[in-house]
Amino acid sequence: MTLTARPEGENTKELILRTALALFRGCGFEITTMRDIARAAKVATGAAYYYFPSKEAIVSAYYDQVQRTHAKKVREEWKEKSGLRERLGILLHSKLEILKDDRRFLGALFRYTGDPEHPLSVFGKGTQSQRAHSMAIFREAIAEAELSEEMQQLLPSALWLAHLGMILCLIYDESQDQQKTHKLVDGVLDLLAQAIEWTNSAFVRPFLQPFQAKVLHMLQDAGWA
Amino acid sequence: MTLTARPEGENTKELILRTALALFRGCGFEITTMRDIARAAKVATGAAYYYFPSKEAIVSAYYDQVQRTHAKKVREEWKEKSGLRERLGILLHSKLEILKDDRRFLGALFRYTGDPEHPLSVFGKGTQSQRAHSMAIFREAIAEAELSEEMQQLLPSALWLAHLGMILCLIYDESQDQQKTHKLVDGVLDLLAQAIEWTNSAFVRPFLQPFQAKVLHMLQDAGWA
DNA sequence: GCTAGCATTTGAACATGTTCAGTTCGGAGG
DNA sequence: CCTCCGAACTGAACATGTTCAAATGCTAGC
Repeated sequence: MTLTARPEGENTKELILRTALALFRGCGFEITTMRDIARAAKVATGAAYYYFPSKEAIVSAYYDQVQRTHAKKVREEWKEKSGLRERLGILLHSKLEILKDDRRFLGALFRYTGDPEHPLSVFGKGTQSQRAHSMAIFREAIAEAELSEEMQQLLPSALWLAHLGMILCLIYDESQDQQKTHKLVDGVLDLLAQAIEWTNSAFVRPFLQPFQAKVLHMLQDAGWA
Repeated sequence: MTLTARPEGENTKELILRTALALFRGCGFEITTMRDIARAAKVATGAAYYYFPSKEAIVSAYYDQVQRTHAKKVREEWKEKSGLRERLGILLHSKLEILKDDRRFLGALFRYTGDPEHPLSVFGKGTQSQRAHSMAIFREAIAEAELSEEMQQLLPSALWLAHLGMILCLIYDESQDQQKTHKLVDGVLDLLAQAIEWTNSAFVRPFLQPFQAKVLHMLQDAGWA
């Protein structure tokens, strides 16, 4: 009497996921019906719900997959690259690259942003571990850089949040190859690099340090750091 | 043969809106059914759709109302207050005050954030005029302050965006009387005031001006300013 | 090989947002 | 006062996400 997860289970799950994503990509998230997905995957409607608690959960599973792929890819590309600016550039641009064909349904990730109770809310309890994984990569990206205590504390969360903004920007970006978003990423990173340089300069630090300290204290107060 | 909008129409619309909000406040947005609303307002289900294109549109109408109330209130409270810091404080805290009892359904405003096509998307075409109205108040708030060209260009949009974040924060804020959000607002405003002081100081401006210029240029490039 | 038990799968039923073909009715035009 | 048009409203029908009781069929243990 052992709990045996049968292998064909994973296959079916995989099949449903792949089928759903293909349809989402082709017709959009709204238009595609759970019945469409089931029919295309040649299973009953209920089967999809055996593996995914909701339609949005399919997109969430996709995003988990993206994050694993992305982490692997980035850690590979990072070998021997040590500058913070360059590492973050690789991190963010490769994420855009991975997501670029999925803008039609990526927005589903944000559907429950305004609902703290929902298990799929970007900021909610239910996505805590995904957030942690995502922030971990940012922490790795900046690990070897020379940063003030405050920056080390703040940057991972700040970058994670900014990167959510980037994804939203990507979704709205109709420019050729989403250059607009790529450019914006580079622009922001340049400014960040500049700002970090300042905080490390003996000349400017005396002014910026108390500023940083205030920011950190404020966010700790709010339970965000 | 004139197109006569009958007065009882507005009454019914008002009734449906009020009834819906009462239910949303009491039971939450998800739980409350369009049939519940119609029943409570003693009209047919279809009546609600005669006045509001969707359930979320009811919340959107509520928010329009909030914005009008808020604008009036703030312009009143602003009389004789001229400091940027204080004016923004009044603006934001009074908004929190107005919204504080409606956190249960406020999140519905963000439901279509990830869908550029949706008429109710916060960043979409369909809400352009609401955005314009909202930004106008921020523009008024800072109108009399001494600000660099760049700040004048950037602040209204930036503040509007930050204020969206504030609302999201409010929704997630479970602290007593939402002090957490209020404190955060004050903290951020203090930092902003500090930053503005710097950009106006002959000593620091030479460093910050090119920084600001880059930010402005970047956002103009992205079509955001 | 047999069987019990559980993972897997089914498809009809359900809940709820939304649509729509009609019905009602107030008032403008005669 | 009558007629007619269109605003206001009705409620049944529809679409689709989701649930669930029942069916199926592996596989572990014998």
